[in-house]
This record gives sequence, structure tokens and C-alpha cells, in this order.
Amino acid sequence: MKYLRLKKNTDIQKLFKRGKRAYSNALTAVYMPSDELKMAVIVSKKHGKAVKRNRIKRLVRRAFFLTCERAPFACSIALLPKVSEEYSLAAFERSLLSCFKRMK
RNA sequence: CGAGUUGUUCAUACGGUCGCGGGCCGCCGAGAGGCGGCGUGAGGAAAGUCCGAGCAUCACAGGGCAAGGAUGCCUGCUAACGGCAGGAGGAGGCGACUUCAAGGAAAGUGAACAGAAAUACACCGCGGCAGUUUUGCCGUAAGGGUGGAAUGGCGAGGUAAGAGCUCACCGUCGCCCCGGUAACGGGGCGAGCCAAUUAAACCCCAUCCGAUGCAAGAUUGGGAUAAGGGCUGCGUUAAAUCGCGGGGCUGCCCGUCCGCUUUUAUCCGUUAAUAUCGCUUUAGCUUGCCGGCGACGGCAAGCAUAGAUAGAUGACCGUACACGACAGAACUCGGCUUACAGAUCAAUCUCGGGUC
RNA sequence: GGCCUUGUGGUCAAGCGGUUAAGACGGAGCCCUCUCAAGGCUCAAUCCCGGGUUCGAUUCCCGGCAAGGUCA
Repeated sequence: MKYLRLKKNTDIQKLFKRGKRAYSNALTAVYMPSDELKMAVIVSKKHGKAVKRNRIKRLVRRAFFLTCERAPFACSIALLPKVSEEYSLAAFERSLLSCFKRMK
């Protein structure tokens, strides 16, 4: 299933002001209903240096790509991974699914 | 065979499925774009942002002096450099070789505490004279003590005791000769030590440097009219016309340049930034030959090799083995520095042992 | 991405190359008090880390690390 990237700074600002949050053990999702499915990954410098941050973003994007058809409704969504020692695709997939369950 | 030294190259590989950025081609579409195909897509450090350039802007981007900053053995290389190469000197290693922020202390200033004293003023001591219970004056840097550093070191002579006071050797300084482009090296003669150390303390000398950085900046982002404000003030004039002043060129002098910016209202116009360009073809890379000890230069042939803009290289599976380190382009080059699992090849390289 | 700044007890901080590293707030212990407060005394620092210069470095030089600011 196709999804769009959430790019504009103003949209992200809006999302953080008005959006609701869904938590799981590997990441936090901030979401807000919209007409299309839009996604952004937010990784801060706390996660490590550039190589590490890129890897986290790729894993989260891939996990979202594999699971996004099970999203309950069209929305703008920002994903904030939590800081940890190890990151894996399977953990992000599980966390995303549990987030989708909690989104109402 | 073992132990080293210096340098070179590489930085998991291959296959399958799904997915991403850019390009080209074809088809569809009014267009935005969509679909399909082909090919392409991170590093030796892309990092730190420590130097040097290109490029761009700053109204012009000039000279002198001052201030500030940087560099500091010599000769080369280079677009340039604080880089590199070769050499000189100090230090280390048996050696191959490594390493060093390395101009000037005879222009001046400063250097805690301790110590008698820090470039010089005698505490103890040693000795002479006076006195003789204590001590006073003079000479003395050999010894003690203080200190990071104490009148160049050591031996001999010498002396009342001592002292470059004298002599040999070493060190230092000056002059001459020879070798070298030079730093410097070698030799000779002289000086009897005057001039300790410290300049990553101030400082002096030589050379170099305008500032800001692609978030620079350019293009479009409107045009016309009217009114007002700000910088740029005063006098004068029909007039920014002229004079003085003012502003910019880091401070001063000379010289030179200077009309710009903004607000409001009305009419016409509007996708207007998250746009487009800058943005990847170059001091480019590879190979061969020639010159040079080398850094590098010359010639010839061939090649085109990321260009994103919330920011593209990944995930999963399989196979192989050395079980994969440090790490992700953001305008571009030349260096430096720092991080790093390993593998690899080279040197008529070095040392030790064995055999012929 | 570019350009800067700062690292000193728990916190805020001063510091001419030679200090027992000044203070203030807070903390701990003791004294004082019938008890508490106030007051007094005492204690606690790898001067961010690693090299270098120097007789001697928190301070000077070089290289790292961390934190913060700023530019559309």
C-alpha cells in the first residue's frame, strides 16, 4: 500500500499541537485525521551519530511500509522511536501494530 | 625460519524478493503527473571544521602607517598553504628507521617560595690583620646548605686561603680557509669566559593576511501614481547646483565612491515559496612514455563517475569465508588532524638463528 | 551545513604561571538549646579528557569529548 511523506514544517507543527498520541514499547506515534495517509519519522541527535540515525529511519520506514495497510483510518502520523541499545525491524512492526490498535 | 621497519592496495562478496533518489528512452495525459524499460547512486576518512584556494556578495574592494592575527632551520614543489619532498641540526634505536612548535636572550622588561646572594650585596666555611670573653674589618665562589638553575666542566700547577690567576682537554664566542645554491659541516688561529636559563612570558626581526560565507548569492517575487518617514546635516541655488560636513573602504592619513531604503493609500496583475538557478567537467580520473633522488612536471591516449532539500543505498532469505571495524555526500577542490576489525602485496629493506 | 561560545564541590560561580583553588546557596557532622530556628566550627574538587612547553599549568600551546548559542 502506498503512503505519502509528511514534509512541511507547518504541518508537523500543527500535528504536534493538535494530534493525539499512541504509545508502545519501541516508539511513540503522534497522529491526526487527514484525507491521505502521511507519515514522518523523527529521530533526534540523542539516538547517535549519522549512520545510526539513518539506520533507525530506514527500519521505521520499512516497518511502516509493511504494516500501513492495517492502519485504522487515513491520517497524518509522526513516529518517534525511543532511544535504546539495539533496533530491529520486527520490534518496530510489533510496536506499530499495537499503536494502530490503540488509535481511535 | 623468527623478530622488525617503511610504504601500496582493499574496506565482506555473490544470487533472489520487496522498496528508495537522480538521469535517459517509450507510452498515456490539456497539465500536474502516472505506467513500463534501461542504466546509475556515499568514504578512506564522506568526520573534526584546523589550514590553503576557487566561487559569490559586501555602493569602490586602492596605497601608506598603526593595531590585530598567523607562520618561523635551508633548498625545492605547488594555483596556494601553517601542506608535501629532499637536505641540515638535536634526541632515540645494534640496525632498517623514527621523532622534534627548530629565527633573535650582544634593544629592553619580567620570573613565586627557599636561599647570604638569581647576574650577583659572603650565611656557614677557608685564610690574613686587629682584638682576644664575645667579635670587627678585609680577601676568597674550593667545600657545605637553598634552589629547577649558583660565577663554564674536569685534572694539574699556583696561593696566606682561593679564584681562567696559569696550562692541557672538552664546551662557548670571534676571525680565516676549504666543501656546499643554502641551512650547515670540516680544519686552522685567537679570546681565558665577558654574554646563565626562559620568547607554546611580554617583546624584537622577517614574511603573509580586507570582511563574510552556498543558510554566500542570483532570477522571478510585480507595475503605475500620490503622500510621508529614515539614513545624509547646514548654508546656498532655478536645480543633489556649489561649498563645508556626513556615510562606506575594521582605526588614522591620502585617495576614492555614494542617492538608497521603507511605510501607507488607489488602480491593474498574482502558483510566490517548501520555486528555479547556484549544483557538479573539473588545479578531474585512469593508463603508458619522458624528465627529476623526490614532492612533482611534460606529452599522448582513453573515460564521464551521487547531486538529495524533513534530506535517497535499506529490509528479509540463501550461499561462502577471514564472520565484516570506524563510519553517511549537502557548493567544490588541495592538505592536516582524529576514529578504525582486519586483509593484501612490495622493498636487490634491517637484525638474529639454521642449512648448503 | 556554516559560524561562534563555554566546561572549576550538588547548584551558581571568582581566579597575574607559584594559593591550603575566593565566595554564595544547598548538604553532612559537631557545638550551643529543654527542643526547633538563628548563630558558631568542621568536612566534601581527578579544576571535562589526553599530550606538550616550563623548574612549576586550573591558567600557555596542540588534539579530542561534551553542552549551549546563532544564521533561512
